[in-house]
Amino acid sequence: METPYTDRYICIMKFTPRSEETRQFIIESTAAVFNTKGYAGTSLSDLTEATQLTKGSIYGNFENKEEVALAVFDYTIAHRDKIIAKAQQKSVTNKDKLLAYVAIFGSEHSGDFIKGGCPLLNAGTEADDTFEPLRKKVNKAIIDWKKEIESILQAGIAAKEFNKNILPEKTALSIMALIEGGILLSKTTNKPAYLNTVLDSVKDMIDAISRE
Amino acid sequence: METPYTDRYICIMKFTPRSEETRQFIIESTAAVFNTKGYAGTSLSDLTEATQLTKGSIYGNFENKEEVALAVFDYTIAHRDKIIAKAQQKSVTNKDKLLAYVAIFGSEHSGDFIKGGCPLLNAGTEADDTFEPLRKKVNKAIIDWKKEIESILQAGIAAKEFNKNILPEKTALSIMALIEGGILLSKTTNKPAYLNTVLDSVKDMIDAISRE
DNA sequence: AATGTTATATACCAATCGGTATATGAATGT
DNA sequence: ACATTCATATACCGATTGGTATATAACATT
Repeated sequence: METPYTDRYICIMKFTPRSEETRQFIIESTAAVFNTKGYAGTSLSDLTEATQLTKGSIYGNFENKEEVALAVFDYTIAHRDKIIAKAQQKSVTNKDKLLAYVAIFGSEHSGDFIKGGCPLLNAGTEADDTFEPLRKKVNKAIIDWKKEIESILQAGIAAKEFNKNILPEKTALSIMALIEGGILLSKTTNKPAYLNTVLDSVKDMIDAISRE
Repeated sequence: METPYTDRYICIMKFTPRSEETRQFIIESTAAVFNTKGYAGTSLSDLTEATQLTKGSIYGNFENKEEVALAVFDYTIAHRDKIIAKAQQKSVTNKDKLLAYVAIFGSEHSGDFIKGGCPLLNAGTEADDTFEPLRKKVNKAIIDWKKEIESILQAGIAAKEFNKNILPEKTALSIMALIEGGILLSKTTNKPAYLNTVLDSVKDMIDAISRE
């Protein structure tokens, strides 16, 4: 006699333990810690302090510190994606979609993101030589972002918003570099204005590729 | 009866111990470690391993790990400054001086720098929230670099190499952001070509401000 | 109400952390 | 040749690291 459950259903049961909320709680309450102190700089006691849980509770939901860090990075990127999507859904033209980046990353919106600055910058610089699984995740996030900008540029070319001679990859990479570099300069000098100045160059770049 | 030594001479003796070479040796042999693993990620045993010296020897020349890290950062920046100065001394025009940056930071010259990538990027991202003395040093290095580029731009305006309407601060910050952002993108994706593409945008920017 | 299950907490572990007190050995001055 | 100075090495320290085995308590099932 067959069971009424499909394999798939059983699978879902198996991976939906009651502690799923706790897992999420741990991720959300430690995201800011990892993003400010970095992976190496964040200790287990930082995690117990931030969550007010015990080590046993954390290790009941994660295999080790590394798994927490990786899950936290996913969460931080998802959070970032939401902010971007929300800002862009108001945009009608492709140019507006690009300009949404300028608006989002401006210093006055810094409070919207997880504390500690851009996770691409933070995790990227730390992971590139020392934490390959995280580096791979950052790599994917960067490639995804690049593709998204390139899509906007190509759609804009098709819609005759942008000059057809522009190079989408080069433009996308340059916009991304300006934003990330601008964040670095403003954070380390404690001068939010520096980021806004660099973002103004991004705006110039967007204007320059727009058909006149 | 007076001693034949002046106060100044005595002072020099006092601060020129035999171990000055060892101190320098420690700095030079641990620079790459700090630049790749970061401050939090570098342990005392990393330092003894890199130097093949003992803990006692290191602590005989530095007060603590922090002092080693700060001295290493100074050394790394000095090394960077030398590379830049050397590349620029061949330049005759101010435009060439700016283009020297494009050449230096190109992927084919990455071997010239201390291993681990740009110290401004590495130390900057780690220090901004957790290591104020280092953050101050990174801050100074960034401000100095900014001033240097601004000087070149202003000299170029005076020499009628650059358009007189350009904004030196904005241009300097944007060039710096492109370079640092480009390094981040290429390092985390393992695609050196990304940096070269972004550097090409720097070149475009330099061409754009040049008088035609 | 009793039982089995599962999530969290407690208590403990070896290893490593940054750092120091002391011993040793090499060069220097007399 | 001897004493002194000074740099490096040895040996040790308490605290903290990441991690685990076990106990406990909450929940669900019957």
